Amino acid sequence: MKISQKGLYALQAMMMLARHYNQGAIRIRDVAYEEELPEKFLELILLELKNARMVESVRGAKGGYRLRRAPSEIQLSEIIRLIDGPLAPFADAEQLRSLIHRDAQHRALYQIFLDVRDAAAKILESTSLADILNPAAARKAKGRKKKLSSILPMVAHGHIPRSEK
Amino acid sequence: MKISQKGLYALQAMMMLARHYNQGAIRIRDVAYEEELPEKFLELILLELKNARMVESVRGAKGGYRLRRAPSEIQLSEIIRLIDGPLAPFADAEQLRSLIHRDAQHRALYQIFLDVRDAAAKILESTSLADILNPAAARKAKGRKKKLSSILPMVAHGHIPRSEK
DNA sequence: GTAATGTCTATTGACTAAATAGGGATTATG
DNA sequence: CATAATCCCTATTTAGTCAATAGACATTAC
Repeated sequence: MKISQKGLYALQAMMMLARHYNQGAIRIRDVAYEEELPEKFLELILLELKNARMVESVRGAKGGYRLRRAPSEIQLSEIIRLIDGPLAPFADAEQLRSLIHRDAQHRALYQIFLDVRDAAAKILESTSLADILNPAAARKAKGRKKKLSSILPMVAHGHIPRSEK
Repeated sequence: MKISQKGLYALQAMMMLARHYNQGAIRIRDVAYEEELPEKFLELILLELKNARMVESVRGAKGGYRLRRAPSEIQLSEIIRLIDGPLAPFADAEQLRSLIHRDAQHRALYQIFLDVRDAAAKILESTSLADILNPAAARKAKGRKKKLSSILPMVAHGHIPRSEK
């Protein structure tokens, strides 16, 4: 799975709407301004999120967008699947399972792809918008145990990240 | 990270060369035939793998390609990074770490991306070509404990995989 | 009625992915 | 040394995708 620029914009927009949850409808322009996103492009993205019933719109003057569910009930996986497709690094989970059955020669390879997908799904399906809102609120995702890396405080450290390609 | 068709071809070609390890140089044509890959396209891929020093070539008549290291010493992550870039779903690990430092607003989101990358890296860096060769040989990857899903025997089961988008 | 908003379709330009083409360089072999 | 077999390298093609923009239309608050 690759998250495109558009996918990132969608996640940012949803985070913004989550921050302003229960403040009524938010105008496209305000989302674009606060998240520094191209307004017309964002328009298309919100339309797509609306058709997927993750947000709802209010038309006309004083119109805008709001989340259809509470931030804690919207998983990152939903948004990513909508905009960027399946979480698997190749094909999708169903096709991979089929290939694992049919293609003896490459079975083990496809199984690795599926393992990678499952690892990504485990993280993205257990993380909600509420989980990534500022300021660092306690994680509320169901079934999330250990795996604290995401909420460790950011300490200033002299760590030089090694380059990855 | 998204694995392209080209990336899959590269993995297949490397698996084929691993199967024929220590059988001398294998012709492009034979790799293409055995793995059913487009020959001219495969040629470009093998050239790239050669420049990355993962395989070596023998030129002229009786020429061909062979692995430069034993199959157990070539990780899937190497091949994927070469052909398809960083393992992270967005940007690369170094950029993500930088964003986590600089962008307080989206810190938690980027941390999730990094978690996903780390999960993929853990799998792909600990799996070698030897690990996915047929027929199901015991895994030899260093540091690989538990996580047996990839080597469980394929039993015929009536399981209907749920669709993922 | 008018201004403010979301809705929808089309279009653009740049880039990438997948594949093909073809001549050049190198080497084994008779 | 001639020839065939093979890898080497650059260019080209075709189709598709990504990111963004444009503009007319529909709906609603006031």
